[in-house]
Amino acid sequence: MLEQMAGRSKAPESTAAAALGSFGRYAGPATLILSSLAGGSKHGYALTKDVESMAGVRLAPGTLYEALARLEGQGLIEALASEDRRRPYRLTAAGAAALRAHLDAQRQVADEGLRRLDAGLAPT
Amino acid sequence: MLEQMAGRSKAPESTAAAALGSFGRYAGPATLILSSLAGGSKHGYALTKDVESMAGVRLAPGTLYEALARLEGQGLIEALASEDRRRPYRLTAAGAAALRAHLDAQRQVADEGLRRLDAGLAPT
DNA sequence: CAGTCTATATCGTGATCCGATATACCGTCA
DNA sequence: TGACGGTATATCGGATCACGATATAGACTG
Repeated sequence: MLEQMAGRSKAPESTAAAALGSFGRYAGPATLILSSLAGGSKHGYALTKDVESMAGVRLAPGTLYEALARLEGQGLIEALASEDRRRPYRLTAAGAAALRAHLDAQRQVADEGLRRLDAGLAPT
Repeated sequence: MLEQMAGRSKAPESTAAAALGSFGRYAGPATLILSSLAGGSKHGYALTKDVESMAGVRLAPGTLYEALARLEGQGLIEALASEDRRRPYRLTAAGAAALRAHLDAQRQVADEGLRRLDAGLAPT
């Protein structure tokens, strides 16, 4: 039924709503990656698995590693000393703050949308 | 501080989580547009204004009209008889269902992310 | 030793977002 | 009435981004 959609935003204000669309265009993989890292440092592959169980989303390898590179470049995550062949990443303070702002804004929009859906059971 | 991120998903399961990334790649403008239309039929420009006050996001004209065309093609919204020079759109039943599933999934992920942020006040 | 899972990386293609630009109607205020 | 700003839609080009395919390789299991 639903096979295509996208959701992001700009951030003009200073409150939580200002965070929508903060990461890249409309934030997607990045939100999932940061949310996963909020639960502890992980390397890419483990991240994929965690995101999949957390959100039911399978991040393609290209999406994953490109997003990681971007996020690191933005200072939202940082690479840790690689153990084996794994390259673990950690959420930075800036990343945590950005994630919180983004999730707050996202939740507000989701709540408003659901409120409208429940209210307008009659189309206008 | 936060200048780029993206967040979307695939939809493998059958529950609410399956809706993440249902519209287009990672849903952004589409989520905002559908959420706005959930509050009543509107034409493009009014939609822009509503989204801006609702989410603090200013949709670029290109983004707006291209997203509207896509959503109509997917049957998630439908065009109404144009009055003046305005082209109002209405949320379809399929659009409402898709939006609800997407917002439910989005809220779940947001809640989990915030939970992790609040829990792990010590980085791992 | 074949197969599967873990693990990272890159490339090309397509999707999509955005700003600029164009057009045009409308109301208002000088 | 004529300049200006707000309303309203549309399209194009460039840039960003997501995705699947592909490549490589170590580890474990049978």
